[in-house]
Amino acid sequence: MGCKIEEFKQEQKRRVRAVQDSMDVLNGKWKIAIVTSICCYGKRRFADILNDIEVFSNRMLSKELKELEINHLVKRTVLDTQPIMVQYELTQHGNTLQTIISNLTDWGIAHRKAIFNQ
Amino acid sequence: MGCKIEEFKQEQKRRVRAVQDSMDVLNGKWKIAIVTSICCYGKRRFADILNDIEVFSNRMLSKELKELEINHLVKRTVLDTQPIMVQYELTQHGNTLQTIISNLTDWGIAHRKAIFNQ
DNA sequence: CTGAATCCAGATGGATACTG
DNA sequence: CAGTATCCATCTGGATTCAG
Repeated sequence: MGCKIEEFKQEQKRRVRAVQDSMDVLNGKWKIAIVTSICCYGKRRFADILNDIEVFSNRMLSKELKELEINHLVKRTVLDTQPIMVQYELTQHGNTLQTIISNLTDWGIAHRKAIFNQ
Repeated sequence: MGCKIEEFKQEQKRRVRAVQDSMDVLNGKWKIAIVTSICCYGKRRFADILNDIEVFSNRMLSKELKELEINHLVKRTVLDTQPIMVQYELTQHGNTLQTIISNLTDWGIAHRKAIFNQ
């Protein structure tokens, strides 16, 4: 019996860890906006993304893009132009983010309603 | 035409904001673990939650619970015992978190696979 | 154009001690 | 038991400047 409870706790831990993984990927003030920007246009350059999102710095964009790349969600391509341009697009795996973002959007809308209408 | 693009951009902004709302609610290292703990048992006391989650302080638990309460996700009940005990449970709205957490769990598991198996 | 480097203020969160 | 208060180290992220 105690063993079952232990198994249950382990399973819970695994699940909490999985959610944390998702949150880690999506965290950072700007990640979702960045993904949305890239996703809208299919391919998007550094300066374009910077323009799509108001009030944020290239330092942050650089950092967040790097994290997205490490997580294999975004593919980075250097274009052979002068000066150099860099193009970002979602990987196949990155595209699966759309579902989760859509879920979060729906919940966010419902949440706002629940808070202000009750 | 320019107008349609403007509308599109506005809609995008609304959607990004909705996701951010969700993220705000779920953010903080411990919120998901707390919700999971309460959700597992239906009702849960302060000290119990503190015990369910390893390595974190009552200061944080207090803070996160307060935020969850402000967002109407958790209901706080003071029990008339000596010494006082406090019980936390999910509200009806709080229960809708289960779906979103489940989605995030699934994506987290898939993400881990995608990163390590490719 | 695409970043990296530096500086710096403010937020975050752990440890500890204390209160009703 | 259920928090609150304080101290303090670390992290975060904006502004600005510089480089390939």
